[in-house]
Amino acid sequence: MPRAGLDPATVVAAAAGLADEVGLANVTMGALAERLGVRAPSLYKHVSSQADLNQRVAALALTELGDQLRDALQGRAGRGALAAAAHTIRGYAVKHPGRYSATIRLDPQSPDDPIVAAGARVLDSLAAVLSGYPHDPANTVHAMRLLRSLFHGFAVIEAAGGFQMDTDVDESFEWLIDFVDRGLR
Amino acid sequence: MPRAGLDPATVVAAAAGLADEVGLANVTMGALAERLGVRAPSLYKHVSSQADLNQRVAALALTELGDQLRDALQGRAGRGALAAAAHTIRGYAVKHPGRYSATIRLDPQSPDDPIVAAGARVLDSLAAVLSGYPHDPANTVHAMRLLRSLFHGFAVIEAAGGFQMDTDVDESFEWLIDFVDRGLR
DNA sequence: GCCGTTGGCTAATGGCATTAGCTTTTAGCT
DNA sequence: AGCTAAAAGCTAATGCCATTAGCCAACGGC
Repeated sequence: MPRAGLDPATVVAAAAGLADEVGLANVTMGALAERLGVRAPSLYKHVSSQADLNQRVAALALTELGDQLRDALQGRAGRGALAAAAHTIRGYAVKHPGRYSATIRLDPQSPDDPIVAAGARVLDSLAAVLSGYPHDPANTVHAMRLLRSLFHGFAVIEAAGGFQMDTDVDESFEWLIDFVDRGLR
Repeated sequence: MPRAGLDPATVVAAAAGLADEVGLANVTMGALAERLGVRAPSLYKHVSSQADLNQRVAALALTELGDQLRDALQGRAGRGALAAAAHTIRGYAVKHPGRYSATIRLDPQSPDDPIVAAGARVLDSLAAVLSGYPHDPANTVHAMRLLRSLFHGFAVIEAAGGFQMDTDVDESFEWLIDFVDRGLR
């Protein structure tokens, strides 16, 4: 019998895809193994545990999101950059709900965990957005926390179907970008 | 052997307390049963499943939070009301992390689910905060979504230990309240 | 062609939620 | 007080899940 030819990256990519389809909570070792044409215990040759797998999916997600943010912010500043970042984050969360939710509960085990680096790149992009606005450097951290909280909260609530009223969610999102843009000037 | 004398409310309250102590994910039927001096299967006489239990904990949390918000907003308007609501929500999430996280992933099964009513009361309080600011009624829903996203996102990130930098988180929270207050005027 | 490493397998363990079916308490009724 | 039916507890059993142990075959380097 020929081998499946797996490696950690393949396994993590499959887990990410499965998470987007069926939800992160339903990514069991069995389901993932089946998708890869393999038995569950074999996965342990590539990842050390399910927690490890989740961390790696989170790192993948943060890396992808960081790349997309960097691309989206190219040549933009001020309101344009803010809107681009906002849409990129929301778009990623909507398109990749499983990956995105993997990033919610994570605790990096060591300071050289890839998650830390990937997360830092996302934060760099938020800092870049802010650099296009006049601001007191003492408030940069506060403003970054504002952006994170707002975008993240919106993504979580939207993913959970929490915006019940029939007012258009896209419209609210645009209004919200405007609100922040005005406040930052 | 005498009976334990449980009822759904007792079980849910114990689950909520346990969730705050050990995290919602660690509230197993076995652990909860042990705390109540009972065997795990006995719990099914009071709640129909673990999902049901989580929903009930979420309803309890939203009810408590709604009550606290209503109290906190008594006699306040404008910035005072905004700050009071913000601190109430953050305080609840910090003090009751298990209960709070139960409210994140919920899908009411029917329109008369207590969760819906409890959630509506929380939203009413947010609407009350906004009523103290001048605003176009067409934007009320947008502004409520802003507040929800911001407070919820902040709570989730703080609970996950996501604010790494050593800048004071309390200070960021105050700054954030100010930011919203200025924007709403 | 040989050999060590690696990646797959089966089998077994232990935790978990949940169901079935039994027994005893308890509250209400006469 | 005694009877009865419902309610609330129990033990035993099922099935899924993650994980570990230990075996064996495939592959790469020589």
